[in-house]
Amino acid sequence: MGRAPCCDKTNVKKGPWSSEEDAKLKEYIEKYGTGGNWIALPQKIGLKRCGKSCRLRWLNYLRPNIKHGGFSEEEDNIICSLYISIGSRWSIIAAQLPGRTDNDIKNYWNTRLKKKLLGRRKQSQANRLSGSSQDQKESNGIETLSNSAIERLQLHMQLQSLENPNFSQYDNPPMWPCKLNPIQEKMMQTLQLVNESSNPLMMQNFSPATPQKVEYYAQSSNPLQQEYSSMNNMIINGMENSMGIIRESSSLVQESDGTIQPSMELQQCWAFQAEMEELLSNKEATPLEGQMSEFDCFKDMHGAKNSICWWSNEFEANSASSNSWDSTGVLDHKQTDIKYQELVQGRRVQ
DNA sequence: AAATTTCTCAACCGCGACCAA
DNA sequence: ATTGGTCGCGGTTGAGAAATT
Repeated sequence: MGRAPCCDKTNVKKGPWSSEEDAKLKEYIEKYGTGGNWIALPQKIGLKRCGKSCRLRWLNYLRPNIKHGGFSEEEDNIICSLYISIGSRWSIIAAQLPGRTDNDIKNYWNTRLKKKLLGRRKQSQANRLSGSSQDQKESNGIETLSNSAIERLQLHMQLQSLENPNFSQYDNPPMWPCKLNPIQEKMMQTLQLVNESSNPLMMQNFSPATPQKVEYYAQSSNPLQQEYSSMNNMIINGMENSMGIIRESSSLVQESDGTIQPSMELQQCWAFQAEMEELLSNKEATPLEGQMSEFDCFKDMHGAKNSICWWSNEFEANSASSNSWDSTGVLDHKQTDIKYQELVQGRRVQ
């Protein structure tokens, strides 16, 4: 038994709205408001439309002061910055862009911005994987990283590499996603979204290997195992560093009874730290030689690995070890801003 | 000029959250 | 605590437009 429909599907019109329907809906809402009930609204007006459809039409199109198209560079920056920080939470992103709807921003991101920033992925990936076992990998059906997460990783890495193309991942501890550019920082402060948005994006999708496994792989002569090892370290460090944001920006909050309590963000931070410590201190999972040959854990990483391949290709031309997840130290904000602008404009920094 | 492919974006859909009874 | 109705969100679809062959 499925979910009950919100309206009589057989008796409602679907598809594009006519100007008459628009006029009816607009006139009514401007006069009387929505009445707090979208489902009942179409009947009151005499529209053969689903209440949801009316709501969508009003919010995305008829509502006053709605802007369509013509996104400015500043808006591009904000969207990109927030997407990297919080992912596809379009309503939150839209709230920062007056006159823009979540639907508009979502469409704009999916059809233009994303391509502008990640456009070369397909080609590079194809080059890298031609003749490989990609088909077999995909047939495993294991996709531990969401597309959103991968895109955010790619964007972040792209930015980081622009900032420091000669950086080597092996010599420096990764900062991602702790190190935000100034726009991101501003956004994060303004929105106070730290509690959720800067949670490590891979928490739900990635189970880190034990330190013993990571160490074992690091010593391995198998390049895949080495790669897995370094990726593990990067991701785990990224998770841990991301919690740094929460620590820095979280505060104690005063309850209604006057008592001071740690904020929700801080509590989440502590909980996550506890989880990480438990994972990282799991000594029982020390791998055996036989288990290593199976190398099953690498399957879990292939989504991330593939997404990173294209990226490293992009910058090999400029740097021998540019597939870094990191940047050095504290970045000069002005320089970061300029490079960020260039990135968003789709230009390569030489 | 026609056919085909790609792009855009309005609209739909399903699900989880929320709230009132 | 449960149930039913509604809201709001994010992913997806598909028709029309634009670009390419």
